[in-house]
Amino acid sequence: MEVFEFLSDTQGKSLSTLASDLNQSPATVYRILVTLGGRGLVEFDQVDQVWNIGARAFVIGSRFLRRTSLVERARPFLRALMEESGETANIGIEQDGHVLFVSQVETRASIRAFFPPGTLSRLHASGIGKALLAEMDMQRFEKFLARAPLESFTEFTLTDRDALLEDLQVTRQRGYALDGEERNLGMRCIAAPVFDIHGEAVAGISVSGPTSRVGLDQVSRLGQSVLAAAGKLSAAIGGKSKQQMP
Amino acid sequence: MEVFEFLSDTQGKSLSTLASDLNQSPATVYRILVTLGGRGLVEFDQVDQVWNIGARAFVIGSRFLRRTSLVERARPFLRALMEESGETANIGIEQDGHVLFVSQVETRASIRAFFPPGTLSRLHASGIGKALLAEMDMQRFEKFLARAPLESFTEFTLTDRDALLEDLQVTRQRGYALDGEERNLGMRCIAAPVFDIHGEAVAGISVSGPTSRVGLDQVSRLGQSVLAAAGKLSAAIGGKSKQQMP
DNA sequence: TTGCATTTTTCATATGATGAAAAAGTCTTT
DNA sequence: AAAGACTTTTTCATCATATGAAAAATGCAA
Repeated sequence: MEVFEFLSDTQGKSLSTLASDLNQSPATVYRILVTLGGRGLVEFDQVDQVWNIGARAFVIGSRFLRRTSLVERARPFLRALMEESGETANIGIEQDGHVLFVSQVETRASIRAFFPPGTLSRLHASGIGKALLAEMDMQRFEKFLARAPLESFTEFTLTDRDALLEDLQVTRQRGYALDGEERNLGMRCIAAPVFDIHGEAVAGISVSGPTSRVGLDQVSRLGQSVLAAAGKLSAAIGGKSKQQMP
Repeated sequence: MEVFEFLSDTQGKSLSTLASDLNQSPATVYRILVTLGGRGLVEFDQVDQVWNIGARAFVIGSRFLRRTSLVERARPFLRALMEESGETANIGIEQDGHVLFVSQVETRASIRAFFPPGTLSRLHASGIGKALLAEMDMQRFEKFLARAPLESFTEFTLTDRDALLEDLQVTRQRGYALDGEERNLGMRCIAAPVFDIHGEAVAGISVSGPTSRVGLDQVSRLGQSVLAAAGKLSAAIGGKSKQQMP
């Protein structure tokens, strides 16, 4: 199991590299790989003599998205958002202090942001992440903070607790979050939370694109679009934000 | 491991149901689930008291698609194909006698075919499947046949070996495959193979839609579009069909 | 409160995971 | 072709842990 997970983080490695990295005997790792291979969870690349994640893992993992209809229902809204904004539209959820990107509708523009499904990105340095953080109660937020330091990705990343809290306050008032080159230089992302029937923010919707197209003068316009799309999806799943709760 | 895989096939089950289905003691299954749960590979739904595939499995499985750049490179072609045809464009690969759908670009049309990533469908009753079968040598084809009977899904499904062979012959001559309500009544799918640098058919591209829009009079037109898109993707990855091999 | 079903924990035993070592395979150099 | 180095695969004895039975805990309905 450890081999399986390690392999997913650092794919395309030989048996001896894996054994060395995992500090386990090659014989053990070999047998695990062969067992996993027999089930299709990993695959051996004969050409390069390396091991990779297998198709069966993809099939199994895909089942994760089928537990709710959220992603399926989100797709028309994501498409409309992509078309309205001209940028790639994403939906992501919170997972262990990270945003997990689960689905995208890509723009046709030649320079585009793309986070393939399965991408993990730190909450504090992500539009969707901050939209979700802004909806957390302080207890949960403190728990998030205690998990790991606020890692710096660019000069713009918010690594100070108070700076982050202030940003989240602005996010709540504004209704949408802005990742202004905090994760990747030259990229901006605007996101809003999606609420379920309990008033919980269960996902975030965003548009992301290069700073050349998503200038600061575009943020407000795109923010309204994202907010509207997130609101429509929330409504579509019978959701409402806490302000609308009785 | 067996629990993990079983859970992906039949999600949302309670501990005792799983234990009964797997013919294992509840204690064993419980501990396996708890171990898998600790790693995020499965998750317990407190509300319904059932176990589901977890986010970590999705993350790991997603790595399967990152082994090659095929899917990423295919997306622009899929998008163009969707826009040209007005139908949902898919890319799938062969996996253990099935088509594994790995990515889609959905149409906006109100009635649409959608096979979420991770969907498995029998080769012989699928456009992509038949496009790939048509490129197999007889040895591999016989191996495919020996694997399982040609299951019938609709009255149109090809369940006779000779009928299938004839269809594949037509597919080869024509360049594209047609699934004419063979998997789902009311649905048609047109597909063509994508070749790699070795001249191997490594994937299939298709458009699929309801018979109301994909009438028999549309098949030839759409076939040309699919064929062109598959050809472009093949060229983009340095691929060529066997006929083009020296 | 009682009874029943399900889940969770404990415990003794059996199974199989483990690493060392040997065997086999692969590649490069002479 | 032979030798050497390295990697992978198989064998084997040992021990760690997976297993199921049983007990304890929890949850739900009457």
